[in-house]
Amino acid sequence: MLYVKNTESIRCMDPFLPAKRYFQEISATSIHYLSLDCVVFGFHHNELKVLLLRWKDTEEWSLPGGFIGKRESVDAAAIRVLQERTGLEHLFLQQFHVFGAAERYDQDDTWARTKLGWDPESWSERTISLGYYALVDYTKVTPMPDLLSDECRWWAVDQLPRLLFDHNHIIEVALKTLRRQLSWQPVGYNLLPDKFTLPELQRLYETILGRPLDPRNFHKKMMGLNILERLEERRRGGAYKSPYLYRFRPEAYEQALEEGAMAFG
Amino acid sequence: MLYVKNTESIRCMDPFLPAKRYFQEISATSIHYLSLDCVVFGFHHNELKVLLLRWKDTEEWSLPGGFIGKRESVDAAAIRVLQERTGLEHLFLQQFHVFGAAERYDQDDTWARTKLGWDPESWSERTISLGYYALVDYTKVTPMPDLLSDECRWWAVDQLPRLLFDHNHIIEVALKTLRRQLSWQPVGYNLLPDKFTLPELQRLYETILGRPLDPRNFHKKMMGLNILERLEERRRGGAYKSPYLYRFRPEAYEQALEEGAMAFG
DNA sequence: CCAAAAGTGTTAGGGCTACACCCATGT
DNA sequence: ACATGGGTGTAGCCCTAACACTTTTGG
Repeated sequence: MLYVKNTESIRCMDPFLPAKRYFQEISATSIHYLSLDCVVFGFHHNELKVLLLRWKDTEEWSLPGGFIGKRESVDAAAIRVLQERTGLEHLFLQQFHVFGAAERYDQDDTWARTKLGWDPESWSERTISLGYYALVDYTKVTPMPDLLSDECRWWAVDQLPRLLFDHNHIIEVALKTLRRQLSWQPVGYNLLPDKFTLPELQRLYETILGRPLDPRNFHKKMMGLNILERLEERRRGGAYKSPYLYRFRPEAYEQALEEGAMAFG
Repeated sequence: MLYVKNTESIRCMDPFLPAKRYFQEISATSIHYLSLDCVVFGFHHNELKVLLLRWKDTEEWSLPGGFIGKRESVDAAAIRVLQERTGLEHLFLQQFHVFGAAERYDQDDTWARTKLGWDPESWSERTISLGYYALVDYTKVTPMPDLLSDECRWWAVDQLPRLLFDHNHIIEVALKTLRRQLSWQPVGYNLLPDKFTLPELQRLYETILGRPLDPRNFHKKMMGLNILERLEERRRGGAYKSPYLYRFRPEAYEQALEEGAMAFG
């Protein structure tokens, strides 16, 4: 993290000192009232997952997030935050909503702030949050906790714990957005590894859409779009018949998205 | 406007005083770094239009906008701003993008700020803008300038002047969003008066999509959706054959949107 | 009576849906 | 051998796109 250089020396004294110190630093260097919350989607074992952080010395989970430097572009801030959490160089990032209700943090806020050592003196009373979602290749991510958290790990979207603040709601909105954008955003391209099988791609679509698709129709449709290249290689090692591996053809993929051709009725 | 009570007494002294005073007041009562910019779409004479403001004593035009009170919900601020500009009670409002590049205002900024009497002492160096678009019934709007502008009026989207800041770009993004959302947002419902003719609705779709539609297919499709009610009444007075008037059936309309049924290939 | 716009039906083709069986592989 | 998931073709239907003439009205 950019703003606090020496964590160890701080940590020994007051369990809340890192947080207090952190927010003081942020106040000085970042934009007030505004924060980023990032919903990082990954796909693994046929499940859609999101990255969550566990706050230091608690069992409380929340979305990875951060703040925007006073002279930093908003997108750059989101990229910076996610690079720190995931270790990825490039990532697909999309702003999807501004959460700006005045009462946004009022409800469980006193509770949360006390719990997390949030000092009202050093922080503003309300926060407007810019919601970003990211699509990442699960296999390439190294989840890393930040200064305020002990743990960073994946959770299946349909088995989330109760999160701090309105973060459950933020994830819901991100999911809805993802569903709607499936036909014109490079969802498959960013969520899957370079090589993948057709059933994996189908599972991905099914998971996001929340309903089963017919494998024959799926095959026909995907192949008809000419965006997939079938490799000689097959995925070995799993039990049963080994499926072919495929790879996206980036140019054709882009074009199909332009035309909105990847819609599923 | 909320922040300055007595404009007249201020205006006589320094041509830039109202602006300076305005920004000082805003600094005290509103959230720094953040602003709202609203693209208000209306439809009239078969043209899609947007509301623009002309800054006091200049020929410079920009989008209506405003700031968010420190304890005000973001949506509420946008509604407040647009009620002041349009006189409408209810309006359909949708946030569509955050414009947050650090260099957003850097280019023509010195120029613009000097021109508009923007005092760097009393205002922060950069602004992140929340983009909202609104869909309004042109016939019900009374355009009203704000404290900093002399004039508020409609401009056809395809004949816009060069606007201040990045407002031309903001309108472009709003239009793209509108196009994409045509199939699941109540666009026709909000842009047209209660009663309208089928050709008017078709013109609206054609304008937003930027291409002509076949009248027979349009008729068939709209009628097939069961969202329109044909009235006995016809529009008289125009030359030539008088068209029937129609009205939306709100429940059916909502449902068609849910199903994304209003897409045009 | 003429000019301009409104209103309307049919047909052909493509894409979507529904549906069932054999194949390959590891245990 | 068997259990499990992978891979594939066909037929009906609906939706879409293409296409032209008649009616109404005001001038």
